[in-house]
This record gives sequence, C-alpha cells and structure tokens, in this order.
Amino acid sequence: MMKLKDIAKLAGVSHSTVSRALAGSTLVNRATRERIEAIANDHGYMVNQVARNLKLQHTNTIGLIAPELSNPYYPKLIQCIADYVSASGYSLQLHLSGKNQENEDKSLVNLRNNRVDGILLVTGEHGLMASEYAAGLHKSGIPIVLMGWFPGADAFDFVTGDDADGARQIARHLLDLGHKNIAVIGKPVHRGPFDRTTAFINEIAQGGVVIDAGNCYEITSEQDAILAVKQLLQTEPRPTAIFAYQDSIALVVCKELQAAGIRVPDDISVIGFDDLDMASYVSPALTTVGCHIDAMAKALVQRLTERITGETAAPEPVGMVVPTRLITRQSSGPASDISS
Amino acid sequence: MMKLKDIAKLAGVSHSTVSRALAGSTLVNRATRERIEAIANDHGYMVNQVARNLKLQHTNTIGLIAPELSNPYYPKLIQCIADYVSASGYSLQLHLSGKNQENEDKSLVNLRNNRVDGILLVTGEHGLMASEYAAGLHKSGIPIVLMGWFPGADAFDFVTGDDADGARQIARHLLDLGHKNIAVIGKPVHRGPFDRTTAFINEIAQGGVVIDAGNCYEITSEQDAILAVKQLLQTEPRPTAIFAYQDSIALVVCKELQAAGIRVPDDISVIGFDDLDMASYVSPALTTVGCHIDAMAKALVQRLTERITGETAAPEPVGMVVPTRLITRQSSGPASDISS
DNA sequence: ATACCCATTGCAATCGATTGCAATGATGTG
DNA sequence: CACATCATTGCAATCGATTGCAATGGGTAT
Repeated sequence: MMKLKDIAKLAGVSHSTVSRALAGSTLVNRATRERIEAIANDHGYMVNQVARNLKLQHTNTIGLIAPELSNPYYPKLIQCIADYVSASGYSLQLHLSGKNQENEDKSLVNLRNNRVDGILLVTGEHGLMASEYAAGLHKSGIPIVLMGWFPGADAFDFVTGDDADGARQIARHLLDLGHKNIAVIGKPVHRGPFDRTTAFINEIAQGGVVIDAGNCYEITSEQDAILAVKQLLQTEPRPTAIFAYQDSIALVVCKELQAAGIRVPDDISVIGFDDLDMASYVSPALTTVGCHIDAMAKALVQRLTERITGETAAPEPVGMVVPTRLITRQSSGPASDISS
Repeated sequence: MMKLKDIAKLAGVSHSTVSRALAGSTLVNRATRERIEAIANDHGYMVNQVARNLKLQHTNTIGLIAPELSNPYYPKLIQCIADYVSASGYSLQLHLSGKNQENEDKSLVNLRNNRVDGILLVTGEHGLMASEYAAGLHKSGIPIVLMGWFPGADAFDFVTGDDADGARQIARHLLDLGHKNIAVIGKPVHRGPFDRTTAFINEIAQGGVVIDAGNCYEITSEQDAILAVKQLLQTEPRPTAIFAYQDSIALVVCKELQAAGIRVPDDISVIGFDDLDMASYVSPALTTVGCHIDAMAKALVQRLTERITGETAAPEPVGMVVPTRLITRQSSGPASDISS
C-alpha cells in the first residue's frame, strides 16, 4: 500500500512536504501542493490512520458499550448515537456486553487498549458490573459518559430519562381511571432515585391506594412474565391494571392475557414503558411512557465530545435528566368492576 | 500512561525484555518474566494497541457497514455478527450508511484508513452504492464479504438468504389457499436471481395465475405502503391476498387494512417476509418467511476471518445461499369469495 | 554590495510497540 | 584449560505518520 514516502519519491520532494501538502498546510508552495495532491490521488494514496493516531496520540474514535440489541430500545438509541458520533467526525467502536453484562470489563479493557478518545457506557438492567473498573479508567483520565443511572453513577457524567416521573404519570393515569387494585410486573430495583417501580408504587400510595406485596412480581426475563401473569390471574380479587416495567414485557403480558381470554383493556388495563415503535403496532396499541431518545443521544455524545476536547471546563461530573411523557393509547381504560 | 519503557526502567531491564516477557516468550528467564509481570500489573500497564497495530500491520478489527437500525431485521443480524466477531477475537468498527446508503463510500474510506483487517458489507435495499469503490478496495487486497446480493456481487464472497425460494413458498401457499387475485407491494427489484418479487410472480404464474400489473405496487418507504393500500382498496375486483416485501411493510399494511374495516385474513390475507420478532406479537400474527440469521452471521464472519488469515486457499470468490422457510401464522387464510 | 526577510523545503526526532541479530556470561566437554 | 554451546538479554531498526528547527535561496531595502 502506498505510503507517504512513496508519494514523496514520485513527486521528488521529502515526505515531510508531502505530509504538509496533504494536510493543507500553508507551509508548502501552492504549485507543489497541487502536484502532490494529483500524484497522491492518481496512486490512490490513503493515509495510514494507525500511524497517524500513534503520533497524534488520539484516535478520533469513540467506544460504545451497550448490553444487547434484542430489546428494540437499544437499536433505537444506538442508531441515534451513531448518527451524532459520525456527525461529530468520530468513528464508533461497538461492543455488546451481553444481557448480563459479563463482558463489560473485557470491553472496557479492549477499548482502552485501543486508545479510544472516550467511552459511552449504556447501562443495562444490571447497572454497571464493571463499576470500580470503569471508575478507575475514568480517574486515569479517559472521558466516560454514562447512559442510565446506578448507585455510584454520580462519579461520572451521565444522562438518563426521568423514568421516575414517567412512572408517576402512569400512576396518576391509572388512578384517574379509577383503578384500585393494581399489579406491578417489574425488574429488580436498581436505578435508585430514577427507579420506575419505586416511583410508581409511591405515587399510587399518594393517591390513597396501596399495592399489595403479593401483586408485585419481580422478574428477570421476558419469559418470567408469562408465569407472573398465570399467577396473577389466580389471585382474588383479580387486579384491574398491570404496570409492566418495559414495553417488551407489556407485550408478552398482553399476549398471555389475551390467550387466557382476558380482554385488554376491558378486563385488565396494561401499561408499558419505553414507547417502542412496535407499541403502536400491536393490538391493542400500548399505553406507555416515552422519552426523546434523540435528545438523550445528542446530550450523550455532546457531553462526551466536550470532555474529549476539554471544552467543558467543570471537572465535576454533571448529570442530566431528560423528561418523559405519557402516551395514552388503547391498552388502558377505566377500571372494570368485575373484581371490585 | 505507563509504557513499555517505564516498566523496563522499574524492572531494571530493557524494553525488549519487557515486551517479550509480557508476550510470554520463552526467550526470557522465568523469574524475570514473573517479576516483570508483577510490576506491570501493579502499575496497571496496558499495551498500546495502536503502536502494536502499526508494528504488526494488522488491527484485529473488523469493519461492519450496515444500512440502519430502524428496521428490526438489522439489529437482529448485527447482534449475531457482533457475537461471532468478538468470539473470534476481533473488535467491531460499526458504520451505519443510512437508509439510502449515501455514506457507504465514506465508511469504506474510513475503514480502510483505519486499516481494519476485513470488512463486512451489509447491502440494503439499494444494493451497493459504492460498488466500484468497494471492488477497488477488494482488488487491492482487503478482504470484503458481502451480506446480500446485487449485480456485481459475484466479484466478492457473499452470503445471502434464499429469498427467491422463500417467495416461491409463499406463492405456493397462497395458491393452495385458493387465491387467484393477488397484489404485491414491494420495493424496486434489485436482487437479481434472489429477488423476492420476481420469484413470487413467476411462481404464481406457474400455478396458472397471472398477477395484474395494476396490482403490483412499487414503493420505496413504509409510508408509501399506506397509499398503496388505499389505491388497492379501490380496485375492482379487490385482491384477496397481499404479498408484502418485508414484515415492516406487512405490518403497516395490516394496520391500514384494519383501519379501513377490512378483516385480516378473512377478507384479505397478508404475508410478509423476514420473520421479525414482532411478527409473532401483532394481531393477527403474521405469516412470513424466515431465515436462520444466526447461520448467516456465522457464515459471514467465518468466511471473512478465513480470508483474513488466508485459510481459504481458493482465491475465487464464493457465494453461499442459506435456505429460508415459510412460517404460517394467522394473517393468511383461504381466499374470500367476496371479490371472486 | 551587504544584510535581512520570508517563503519553501528537508532533516531528524518522536509516538510505543516488535523482533532479528549480536553480545554476554555461565556451563559443559574434550 | 580452551573452546563450543546455550540460555538470557540488549541494541537498533522498523512500522508510517507529524512537526520543530535548521537550511536554502530569491527578493528587497539600505
């Protein structure tokens, strides 16, 4: 493959001059530059970025660690992130840490060894497994911005949706519809002040309704949701509404409910969270909570690039929470009085 | 950041020895090696991959170019690819070329400048925009494996689903159900021998049924599908079945049909293609054609890594087509006789 | 004519690794 | 005791760029 020296020989100048010419430096005569450009072009010269990166001590690459792609929420987010990253002139190095994030630390090591300029860490349902490790990296000077929150996240810059507020909106919506016997099918609590389940239960309580502990199902996979529904249908009196932690769970719940001959929302209302595209395609269309993913992605890469270039003076980490909004569709309706 | 020389100074040896020790070479005394390892560990030394890459003339990185993430088909594919890539010990550099692939060439340049060891090119609905450019790269020795087919793809290694056969299976299914008036809502033909629309129409013709040209709607976006449906509902006699090019289109079609008070499949059958996860969630669940994405992804990265390491002796490009299968669900049924 | 300035260009060091070859010293052998 | 052998280790070149500084030479001012 053509290198600087080859072009130099062809043009009869030193490789320094070629380097400068191709970089558009004013330190080289215009005629010379044009000649060099022509030669470089004719011979298909392409700069060797890895050599360049070594010399320049940066790679123009951003590392992105995300849990997985099978929950449609992530592709949506990653698409946005990728667009902003490339618009900012960076390349993306993508690592999928797996549903259980076993590989988070491996990815971190890899990214660091590759000397990416900064890291975007999308935290999954398990928070951050490689938490101390990430903190170490961060302290050693590598910009890291978090998407999501977990205990300890305050040591980093982070961006998160206001899930708690979204959950509160759902709670009020359900209360307004007259529901008094409500079930929750959720993942283990892990998002502290932003946790959906906690906020939901608290807000419901504000409305004077207490949610029975037996009506709170803690699941770890979409599959478990099926079992939860089966159990739930046995309880007396039967709940008139279900708050599912995510749309992907809500979808399974609806399907299972319908398979059991329960009408949604006539018999039981179901509400999800995330506003996946498919939430509007299913029948009944899902009432859910959405967040402007685009805005989050933008904030995320903006904060990171600022850290990389050093534009953001403040050394203290700053968190940003972006608002969420309730999207009322067909899966929620007035409480049925069958069970009341 | 700690470098080889620093560790060398600490250990009182030359940096060559440190390099060898850390690489586990037998050329260094065991005691020395262990001492060096300990020191490196204590001081958190991490090899600088970019320097290493420069010297070694490879990066252990694979470039992946895919159109987008908003059609759920791609995340599914990319997830699989990412898993195989990382299992093979490579990193992934991801580039999204956009729905219209305007950035394919930019991505190619970028990937090449970054000296990735090989490139996986996922071709979208528009074939390959940067076709000649890719061919040039390929000829210059960079391993490229294609996912998909387009005129000219035979110059590369490629892997594709047997879309044509899938389309034929759909055709026979519809014929068996007694449909005689069938509409097609598809994207412009571009996959040559593997094209869905062409194969579908031909197979239907084999069954003695001709599809009216007026019943073939060529669309370029999911949005256009809505217009197509509106037009279609005006035609007399009204078709009893619709073959949609992709599940994502089929979904829109179903929604629009239902909004117009048409029952699926009682009045009109709808069949998609791709077997997206959501195809089984919607109501009615979609009859569609699936392909073992995992198998394709595996073949894809296997072929590429073989090319990179030079294991595959044959220099001629080889194509691989993986079988597809019809998945019968609820959106297809016997032809209604309303319009016959 | 001399000195100076400025535009161009080249030299050489540097980024942080890897590795062929030479050097060292200890050990074994005739 | 002299010399060959072998296990370790260091030297120095190399990968392909970037860039500070010195060198060159033509043009201008005094």
